[in-house]
Amino acid sequence: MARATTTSDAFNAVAEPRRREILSYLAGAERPVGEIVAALGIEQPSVSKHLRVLKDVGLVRMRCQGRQKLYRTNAEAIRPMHEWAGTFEQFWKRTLVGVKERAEAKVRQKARE
Amino acid sequence: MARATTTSDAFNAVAEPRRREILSYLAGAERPVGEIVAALGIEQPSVSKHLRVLKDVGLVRMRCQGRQKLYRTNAEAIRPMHEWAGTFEQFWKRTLVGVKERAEAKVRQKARE
DNA sequence: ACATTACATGCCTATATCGGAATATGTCAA
DNA sequence: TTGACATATTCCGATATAGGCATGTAATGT
Repeated sequence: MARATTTSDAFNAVAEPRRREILSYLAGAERPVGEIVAALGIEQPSVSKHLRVLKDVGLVRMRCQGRQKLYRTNAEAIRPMHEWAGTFEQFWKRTLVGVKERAEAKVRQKARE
Repeated sequence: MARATTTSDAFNAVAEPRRREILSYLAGAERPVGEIVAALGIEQPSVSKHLRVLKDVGLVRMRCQGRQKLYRTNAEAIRPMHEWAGTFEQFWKRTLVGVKERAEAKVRQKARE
């Protein structure tokens, strides 16, 4: 078998660095394809393909305006990923607390010497 | 050109559903490979390969104990992804606020009719 | 030393890209 | 209608998987 399709879910779509750039660029602001091409310095066909993938998984929304197509990031679709990563927050926080505690114990140890 | 390697960064490594399962399973608890195989019902060679990818990008840590190898999720490595997704939080919150406001405006509109 | 246990790795195949170049589609303007 | 402009799609080649199977390797027990 081969790798999962990029259109299977947001996690796969976002694995591509260029697509993350596009998402950031389109966050909070609607923009035509041409501007994305100019701003990010990516070939136009390439941008169109990335936008297609992003649209298929719902990470961007599109609206036609004359001969332009305005894209914008659909932040809502990023939320599940944020939440998934967030389930690990307790563990990295715990680790940091552990590090801090061990450091402090070391200081106390030194003081006793 | 082909797709980016899964070993290039955490985003690519996490794009694989099985690997996300493994990460969740190994969060907060060290476990030998055999237990992962049994718990998740994945072929042993497959688990080993996924663990290799996860280890290469620092998403898991490994420790030898006799003939067993104990793996555990390194939550710290998931943090950057949480933060990246978090940069969009303001936008989905804004959207929700907008939805709420529009809904309320509609209610007021109805009341005036 | 030998068998067993616990993993890791190598090989193979089918497939899903990603980028580049060329081309197709769709919209507006004169 | 013809042409220009804005995007999308197709075809191509190179490559990176993911899974299945067989095998290699390291540590332990007898």
